[in-house]
Amino acid sequence: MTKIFDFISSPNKRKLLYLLQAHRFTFNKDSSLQSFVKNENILGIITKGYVQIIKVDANDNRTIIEELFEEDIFGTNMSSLKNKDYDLITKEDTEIIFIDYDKIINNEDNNKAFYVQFQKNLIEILTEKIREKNERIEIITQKTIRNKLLEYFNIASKKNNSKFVYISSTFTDLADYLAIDRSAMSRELKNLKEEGLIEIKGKKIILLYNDKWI
Amino acid sequence: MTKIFDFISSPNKRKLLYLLQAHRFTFNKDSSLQSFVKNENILGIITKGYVQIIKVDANDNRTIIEELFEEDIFGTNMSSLKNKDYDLITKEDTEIIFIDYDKIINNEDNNKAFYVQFQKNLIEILTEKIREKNERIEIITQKTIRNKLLEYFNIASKKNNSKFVYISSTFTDLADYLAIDRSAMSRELKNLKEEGLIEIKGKKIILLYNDKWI
DNA sequence: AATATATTGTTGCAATTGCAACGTTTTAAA
DNA sequence: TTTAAAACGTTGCAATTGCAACAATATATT
Repeated sequence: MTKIFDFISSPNKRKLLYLLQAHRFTFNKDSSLQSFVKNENILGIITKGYVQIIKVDANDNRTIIEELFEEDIFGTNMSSLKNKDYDLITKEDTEIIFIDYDKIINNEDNNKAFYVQFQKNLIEILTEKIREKNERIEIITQKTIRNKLLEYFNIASKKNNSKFVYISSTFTDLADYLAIDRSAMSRELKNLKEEGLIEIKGKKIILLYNDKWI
Repeated sequence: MTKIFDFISSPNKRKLLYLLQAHRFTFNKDSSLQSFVKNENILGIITKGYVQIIKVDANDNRTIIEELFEEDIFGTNMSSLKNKDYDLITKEDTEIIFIDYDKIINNEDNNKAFYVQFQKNLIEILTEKIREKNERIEIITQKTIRNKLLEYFNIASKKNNSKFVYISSTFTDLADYLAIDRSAMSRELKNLKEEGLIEIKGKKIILLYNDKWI
């Protein structure tokens, strides 16, 4: 997975951040960054911590749009963050570098090798983000909870080339990701277990239905 | 909306395409490009025509992942097109320029101004694609058909700053986009009409519930 | 270690939804 | 212009789902 500063040396990284007039900020856990990024057109780079981009709809339902860990990036542009329905919430103490998006696009000093490298890394990361979002769309366009789960399992097992699927956080979060009711998901997982298609050991799910792994 | 050759003159465009060893191909309507792009790592630029990226699942359900018109781009990288479940289908006679993705990322001649401009355009387009995908995710994460429709209407009306929402293709395609059954959508649209929330005139939907427009 | 908080499993029930099957209308092709 | 194909509207019905509520674990905090 490409990171935003890959192939850029520490001295060049400093020069780059100076060139782009980057600013570093720190936030306590459970802070909202909405007022901070509102009306701005910025690229953020998480240097430490964990942040969620969420959407709160009229009924107060919160959808996790994206999760951001160390070295992840986000853009007010790409996440509709200028919209008031969106918010950035730090789930841990977090450090973020902010860069004015226009500085990236319209930099005059753009012939520097590290600047070109930065743009390349950005392209790679954006491409990867699109791939991830396509993946989620594939999954949640499935019509039944069962098919959503199976699609999710298939993608995850292909990724790791294994019949084991590990739930990275909680089943509650998984239900969120799949855009289904948690209890209904729990019920369907039980069905899949009873039909002998899967086995669940804590956060590890074992796929028993795929010929490839039997 | 940024296009891939924005701010690049025709002569420079020619130079750029030569530099990137681009190849132009033409395809008849209703062709599958799967075998063509399989195992490749390419960026495609539609110069003429209309193409759909679709996914066919185990039950033969087809999901439209993306629609591509003139000057749109696609990448085997970002669309999991290397996966056999995905396909590119031309819906009209189509002309496509193919560029080896690695040539874009690892070009040695990368200090040329038009090359930098190309990368900037690419970043803008990718950013826009992410925004679009986030939008669709917001919509289809809604739990009921009614809420999916209303969310779709809200986003569309905000975009055009108007109480009119125009269905660009067909209601069948809209149901696809929203990942719901067409007849069930039809039923819910009828309910919305009967409750006086909307009015439908052909492909034009009039929103009657939003204070902003009344 | 004790307490508070979050996660998980479960289930009844009402509401929503997909599906299938029509006939009708519109659009495209021959 | 005639014919074929696609899109649309409708509805009964069975299946799926969300919701609410609760107890039981597990995790985090003091």
